[in-house]
Order: sequence, then C-alpha cells, then structure tokens
Amino acid sequence: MKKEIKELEYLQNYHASDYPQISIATDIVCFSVLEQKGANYRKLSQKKLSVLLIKRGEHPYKGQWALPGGFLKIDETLEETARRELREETGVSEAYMEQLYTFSGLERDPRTRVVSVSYLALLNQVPILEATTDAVMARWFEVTYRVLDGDKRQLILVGGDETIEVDLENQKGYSEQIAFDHVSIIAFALERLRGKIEYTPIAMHLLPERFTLTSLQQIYEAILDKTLLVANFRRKIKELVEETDEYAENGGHRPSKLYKRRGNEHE
Amino acid sequence: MKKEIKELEYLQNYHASDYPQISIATDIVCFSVLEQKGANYRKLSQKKLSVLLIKRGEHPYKGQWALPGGFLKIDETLEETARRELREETGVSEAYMEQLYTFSGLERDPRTRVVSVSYLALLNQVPILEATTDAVMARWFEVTYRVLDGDKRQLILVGGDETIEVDLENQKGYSEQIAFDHVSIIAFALERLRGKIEYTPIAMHLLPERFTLTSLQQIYEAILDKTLLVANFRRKIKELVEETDEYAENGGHRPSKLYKRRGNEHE
DNA sequence: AGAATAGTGTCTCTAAGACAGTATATA
DNA sequence: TATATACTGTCTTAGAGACACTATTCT
Repeated sequence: MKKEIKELEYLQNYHASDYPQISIATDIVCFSVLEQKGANYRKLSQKKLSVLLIKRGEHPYKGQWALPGGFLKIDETLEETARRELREETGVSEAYMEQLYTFSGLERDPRTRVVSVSYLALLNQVPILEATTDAVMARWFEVTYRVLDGDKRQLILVGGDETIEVDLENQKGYSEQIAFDHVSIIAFALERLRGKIEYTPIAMHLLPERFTLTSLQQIYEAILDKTLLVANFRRKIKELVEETDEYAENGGHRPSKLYKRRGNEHE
Repeated sequence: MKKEIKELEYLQNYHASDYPQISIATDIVCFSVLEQKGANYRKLSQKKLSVLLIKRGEHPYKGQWALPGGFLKIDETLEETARRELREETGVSEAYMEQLYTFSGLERDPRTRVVSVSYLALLNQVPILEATTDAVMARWFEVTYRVLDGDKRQLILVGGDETIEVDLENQKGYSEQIAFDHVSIIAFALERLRGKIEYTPIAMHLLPERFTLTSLQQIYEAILDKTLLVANFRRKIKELVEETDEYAENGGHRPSKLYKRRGNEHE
C-alpha cells in the first residue's frame, strides 16, 4: 500500500537549496526626454530621447557604463526590485514601468549564472542626478537607434563628452564601453517603445500631466526618428487626449492649448 | 593609497550563495489544433485550439492540472529548459517557441520563492500522448477564451470528460482544478497569440509545411473565436504564403491548392 | 509687417469589411 | 443534377499620407 504524503508534510521536507544556485537580477532601461534649447528664445526647444546609464564602480566591467539594476530580494516582486534599484541608484522614485524580456544566456555575467529580467521605465520629467544614495555616477545619454537596410541596426549614445556607437549584428551587440549585454537590452527596449507608440498612449508617460500637442509630437518624432505631418499626427492621437481650457505661455508666438491624457481621471 | 582589486581576484572572491535562494522555473503554454471530424466524410473537419496540461502527481497542487514546466538548470538557457521539460513531460521535441512573460508574485508557489518564465509553444501536428518518460498524465484541452463586455474574461477548457470554466477578474484567475497561477498564464498566452496573428505569420507554426488556405483560415478563426470572410482573409494573408503546384486530395468536392509559408527556404 | 508657432480642411491612396458571384470536384 | 468546398471581383468604408491653407501671438 502506497503511503500518501500530505501537502504540509511535503512542504516541510522541501528545501530550495537542493537546487543549484542561479541569481535573478533586473535591468532597467529608463528613458526620458532631454530638451535642447532653440537658437533664440522665440524658437522652440528640440527634444531628444535619452537613456539613463550608470558608471560601474565595481567589477565586473568596472568603469564601463551599464543599465541601473540589481538582484531580486526574497520578499520583492521583480517590479519592486526594479523600482527600488532605480530609486537607490538614481533617486528616481516615480516612473511608468513595464516588463520587457528575460535574458538567460550562460555567459551574461562572469561572476555566476545570472538571469536578468529587463524593465522599461519612462519618466515624465528629467530628474537631477546629483545626490544619489550610493554615490554612483549616473548620466543621461541621448539615444539614436537606426535600422539600416538589411537588418543592420545601429545604436548611438551621446552623453557629456562621450559618444558611444555600436553596431548590432545578429541579435548581439558588443561594445567596450557598455557592460554586459546591455546594448542588446537597450535596443530591445527601443523596439518595444517604437512598436507600442503606434497603438497605445505609452508616449504620454514621457510628458507632464498637461502638455501641448506639439510637444507630444516631438516625443513621437524623437522615438520614431522621423518627422511627422502635423495634421495627420493630430488626427491620429485625437482619441487619446482631452482638451483643457489652459494654455501654455510660450514666448514670441501664438500660445498653444494644453491637453491631458484621456480617461485617466481615476488614476 | 587605495588598493585596486583586479577583476580576476574579485571573481574568485565572489560567492553566489551570499544571496538568498530564489528558484527559477519555466512554464510552457503549448498549443496545437485538434480536428473534429465532420458529420459525414464529405464535410470538412472543424479545428479547435487546444492547450496541453499535465496532471500533477506530486505536491503541491497534487491531482490538479498544470502547465508543463520545471526548474532552470545551471547549464541551460531558459528556452532550453522549456524545450527539455516539454520533451520530458510530453514527448514533444519540435516546436516553435517564444518567451511570454516572467511572473514573480510572492505567493506563486507554496514550496519556496519561485519566479516563473512562461513560454508559448506551437506545434504543427498533434503528438500522441502515450509513452512519456515520466509516466505523467498529459491531456489536450480545447480552449475557449472570451473577452466579455467590460473587461471580464472567461476561460473554458474542455478535455476528455472534464470541463473547467474560470472567470478572470482583475488580472487574477483562480480555479480549484488548475494549479498555481496557470490560468492567468494561459490567458496571457492567448492574448499574445491573438495579437501576433494579426501582423505576423505566427499561426503557420500550427500547420504542417504544406497546407490549404481554408485550414489556415480555420486556425485564425479558432484563435480569434470568430468567423472571417473568405475573400478578405485571402487578401490579407496573400503576402505571407506562396502557392505550390500540389493539391490536397479532399473528398467529395473540389480539391484545394496547397500553399507554403513564404520565404522559409533557408530554414 | 515679419517671425514664429498653432491649428484646420480636403484630396488621394490603401487596406479592410461586406457580399455577390463563379469554378470544380464527387456522389 | 445536387452537394460541398474552392476561389474571385468589386462596391463601400475607414484610416493614413500629402499638402495647402488659415489663425494668433509677440517683436
């Protein structure tokens, strides 16, 4: 007669450490929009999509730029880990966040086996990167991502005095200046963002609550890396936004109406 | 003078077990298409989207139905784990596979903290589920998934003599017959499949290399849970397929031309 | 008036939906 | 000839692209 093991008894006999150790980390691709002032005060500022990178102070890849991130703790969900790491390393505490993809290549991390769950984070304002708790160096890099003919993909990052240019071939991107497989992760995030911008209001997470349609269009143009026709753009996003009775006080020309995201009264 | 630690030295001093233990598993949502013979031999067979479930022989959730899956081994990528588990538990060795989402809720698994990376698998034929190596019980369940007005979502699984009906509310689905959070994962997979079918050739992974346009349409109808107009369907998928000079030998009516997927010569 | 941005009207082109119709096998 | 499926032509509708045009503010 076979003895039936009760569930409680089973659980007491189960030891997680019977399985070999693999670590889980999150990496956060945090985007925001940096403004480039116009030539004179009557010109509008240009917007550049930018990604937040951290200069690694420790091995491995010491001295190279990496995505903010860190290891999953036993009492956190992955999204909680991502939010905590972003806050600890950059001081950023409010962000739209969505999971991207889980990378599990055997040679991702020279320390040990690390599976990384990547997250996309979008900020509606650019935070000041001065007093971060870990005293690590964080910097915004303007991103240019182009898919050339064939399936050649090119990623260019410009921040401070540094310009980092990487060609991604066959899903792999390697750069001496970027740590781990983070080039691939940044490219993955950009492709997700480009895809979702076409059929969701995701881009509005990069703007404050009230915004002009021109600034929204500039965000789309920065993400898609192409110019759009004003009339067509407005027709397309009409359903996603709601007019307010406020106006932006621009200088030297007709002021523009402020809009808000439609249907976020309950948020 | 600060002492610089060399990378090699650092790696030798690094011990993964300093971090608390969290396990990583994969869960595979494996779809195929089951045929329902027509009323007589001149009638076409109907197709039903079906998902593969395993009856759990061990705690936790002993006796309930669960997705095939298992723990990541130290020398495997996640996709390798998914393929191995699917093979071990069901004998299925060839399948299209793509990563879905990583679930990390704290209470997912009563044993210990388990983060699960879910995969979508599509089979181009229905395998016989007899001689699986683990002698576990596997069964195909016909899937019906409906998004009702509001955001109510309903999942119905029919397999053998069992009918399992679950209402998914607020992203959570609970059923006494389905283990873990696997109802949510199945729903997630169905939504991904419905989304991707509109703009990718993903549905062709559910058919053999040569197929009729009618059978392809039946697959679309099974996945989308609605009927499509023949002429419009053919216009839409025209670019995705390529005519061959072969014909299907149907019975009792005009035979249909066989098609193949366009541009998979190099696969 | 000139500069600069804000905002609209409408023609065209293309993809999707609806539906009627024709074609070709076998019983 | 009847049944069953295979396949096509075309009218209509909805959305996207191109582009010309008007409106408003400040210097």
